[in-house]
Amino acid sequence: MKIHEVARRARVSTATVSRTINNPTLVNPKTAKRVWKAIEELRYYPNTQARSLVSGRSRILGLIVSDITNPFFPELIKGFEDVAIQHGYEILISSTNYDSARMALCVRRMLERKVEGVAIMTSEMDTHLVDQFAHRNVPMVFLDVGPPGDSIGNIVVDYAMGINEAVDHLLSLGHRRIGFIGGPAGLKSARIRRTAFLRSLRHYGIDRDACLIESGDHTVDGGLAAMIRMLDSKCAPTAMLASNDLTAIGMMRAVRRAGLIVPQDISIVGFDDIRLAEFTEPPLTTVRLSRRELAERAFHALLSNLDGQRNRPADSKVETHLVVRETTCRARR
Amino acid sequence: MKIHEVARRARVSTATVSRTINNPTLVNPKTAKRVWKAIEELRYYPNTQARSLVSGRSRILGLIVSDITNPFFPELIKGFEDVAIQHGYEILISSTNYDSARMALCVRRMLERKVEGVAIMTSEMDTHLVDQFAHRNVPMVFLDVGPPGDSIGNIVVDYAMGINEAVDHLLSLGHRRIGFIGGPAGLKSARIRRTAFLRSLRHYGIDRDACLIESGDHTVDGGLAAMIRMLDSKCAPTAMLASNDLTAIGMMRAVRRAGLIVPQDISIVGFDDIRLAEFTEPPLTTVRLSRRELAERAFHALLSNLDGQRNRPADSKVETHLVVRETTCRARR
DNA sequence: TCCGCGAATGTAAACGATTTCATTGAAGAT
DNA sequence: ATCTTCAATGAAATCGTTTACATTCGCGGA
Repeated sequence: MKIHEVARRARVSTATVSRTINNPTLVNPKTAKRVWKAIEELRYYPNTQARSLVSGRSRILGLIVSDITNPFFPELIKGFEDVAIQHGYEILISSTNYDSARMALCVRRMLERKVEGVAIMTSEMDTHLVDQFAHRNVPMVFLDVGPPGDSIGNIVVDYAMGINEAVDHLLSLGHRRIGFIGGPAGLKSARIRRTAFLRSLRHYGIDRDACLIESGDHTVDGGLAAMIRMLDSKCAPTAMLASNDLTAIGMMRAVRRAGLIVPQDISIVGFDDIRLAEFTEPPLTTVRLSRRELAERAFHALLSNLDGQRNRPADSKVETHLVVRETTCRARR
Repeated sequence: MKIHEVARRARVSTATVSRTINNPTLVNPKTAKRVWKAIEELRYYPNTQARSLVSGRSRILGLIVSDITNPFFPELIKGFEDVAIQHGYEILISSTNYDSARMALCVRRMLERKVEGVAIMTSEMDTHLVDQFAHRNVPMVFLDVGPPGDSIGNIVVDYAMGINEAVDHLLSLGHRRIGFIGGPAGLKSARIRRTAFLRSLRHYGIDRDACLIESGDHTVDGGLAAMIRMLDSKCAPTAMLASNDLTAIGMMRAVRRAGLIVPQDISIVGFDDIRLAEFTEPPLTTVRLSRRELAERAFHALLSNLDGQRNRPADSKVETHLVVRETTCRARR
C-alpha cells in the first residue's frame, strides 16, 4: 500500500496526498476529504523509513536508563512512553547496565536510528559519548545535572526538600542519632543524595557523626550488608535514612535479623517510593520522587527543543516529599 | 557522512562499499581492507532508514508486554534486549496496559516501523490485531498458547511442573487443605495457572473444595483482598498457592493483619520468582519461571523464522521449578 | 589465438515518501 | 480588458542505501 495508489484512487498527485497528511492547510478541504476517504478505504499508512529518510525527522526519541530491572525505572519508562506516543514519537529504550561497552553500544544504536533527542536518565555516562550526541546537535536531557552545553537540559531533583521533611519528621519524633546508608561512592546520583542528607543535618543543627554513614550499592543485598555493619558498629542510631528504597528494604531485613523491630527499635526512611514500598512489612515510610513527573518533564524539555526553536531544553525542577507510612515512630527513651 | 564519501576515499564505487559491509565474500580482500580503513577514518555508519527502505529489512523486533510496571516484565525485557542487540536487532517495546485502544496503537506503531517479528508476551490480545500481523506475514511468538496459524510460534510454559513440585512439597509437609488465589477470571494467563493447580490437586488425589479457590487480580492489593475473604470464609486452608508473587505478597500481608504468622499458621507459595520474592519477610517460597529463558526462547523462535526459511517459528517449552525459601513449613496438627 | 567463464567492480534503477519549483485558474485591482 | 496575486495542485528532484544488470579483466581450454 503506497502513497501512489492512494493518489490514484483520490485522483490527485502523490504530493497532494502527502500534504493532506502533513500540512492540511495547503489543500482544499474538498480534496482533502476525498484523499482521507481513499486513505481509509485502502487502510494506508505511510512508510516511516521513507518518510524520515527524506524529511530528516525520525520521530524517535532515545531513553537511556542504567538498569531496567531496578524498580525505579519501569515507571519512568512507562511515563515517558505514554507522553511520547501521545505526541507521535516512538521511543528507543536502552539500558547501560553500568557497563562502559554497553553504553557505547547504546549511543551507537541511537545514532544509527537517528533519534531526535535523548533522555539520559542515568548519572553514569562517559563524556565522550555525550559528545557524540552534542556533535550531531541531538538535544539531550539529563537527570540531576549533566555536563553543561548547548541543547543540553537538566531535570534537577530537589532532594533537599524531601530529605529535610524526613529529617524534620524524625526530629519531631525525638530522634537525634540519625544515620544514613548511601549508594556506591562511584555513583554520582548516590553522592548527590548523600550530600543532600549531610546538608540537611547541618541545616537542623545536628552533629554529624562519621560512624552514622555507611555505603551500600542501591540493592537490597547492599542495604542488608551495610545495615549489619552499622548495627555491629555500636554506633547506635535510632533512625536511618536510605539512599533508595531497595537499600531500605535490605536494612529492614538486617534489623529484623538482629532481633530488633522496625520501627520500635529503629525507624527507617527510604527514598524514591517505588511501588513496592507500600507493601513491605511494615509499609515503608519514604520520600517520593515521582517518576511520572520526571518522565513528563524530560519529554517536554526535549520537545521544546525539537519543535522548531533551537534553544536549549529548559531546565526544570521536580520536588520530593515525605510519605509517612509505618517504619517510623517515636524514639525510645 | 554518506557512503559516497567513503567510496571516494577508498577509490571504489558505493556498491563496493555496500558489499564490503553486507556481503564481504563478493569483494576482494585487498579492496575490502581499503574500504574498512576509509570507513573507520571517516567514522562512517550506514543510515538505517535508507538501508531498510531499500532492503525491506528493518532489523527491528517488536516486544509487546501488558504492563512494564509489573515486575515480571522488566527482566523479560532485559533478556530480550540483550539477545536481540547481540544479533544486531533493535527492539521496540510497547505496553498495552490491558487496554484495547492502547493495544491497537501498539500494533499500529509496530506496523508503521515495519518490525520483522513480534514477541507478544501478554495473553490478552485481540485476534483482529493479531491478524494484522499475520496478514503481513510478520512472524509472531506468543507466551503460552496463541492463536494457531502460520508463522506463529508459542513459548509454552510448563506450569504443571513447578506447581506439582509446590503441591508435592506442601503435601510432604503435612498440608491437606491447600488453597489457591488466582488472577482475574478474564485473563487467559490466569486461567491457565489456575487450571494447572486444579489438575495438580487431582493428580495427587486431593479433594477439591470450591471454597479454597479465590480470585485476585495479580496485584498486591488484589491478593490482600482475596486473602482476607479467604480467611473470613472459615474455609481454613493450612497452605496457599498464589497465581503470581505480587498476589502472594498481598496474601502475606493479609495473614499478618489477621494476627497470624507466615508460615507457622499458613504456608504460602508464590509464582514467578520475581527479584523481590527473595526479599520479603520471610523470604517467599515460590515457583521460578525464568524470564531470561523466556526471552531467549522467544527471540530464537523469531530468529529461526527470520533468517531465510519461512517456516513457522519453533514452539518451545520452558520449565518451572519450586524455589523453597521460608514461607512454608510443616502444617500444625 | 580466440572463446568462455567467473571473479571483481561499476552504473544506475529502485525503495516510498517529502518538498521545491512550476503551473494553473480564478478572483480582485486598475 | 488586462494584470497581479494567491490558493491549489502537479512534476520531478531528493534522501542514502541496496542490488540487478552491465562491464572489465585475467585465465584456462580448445
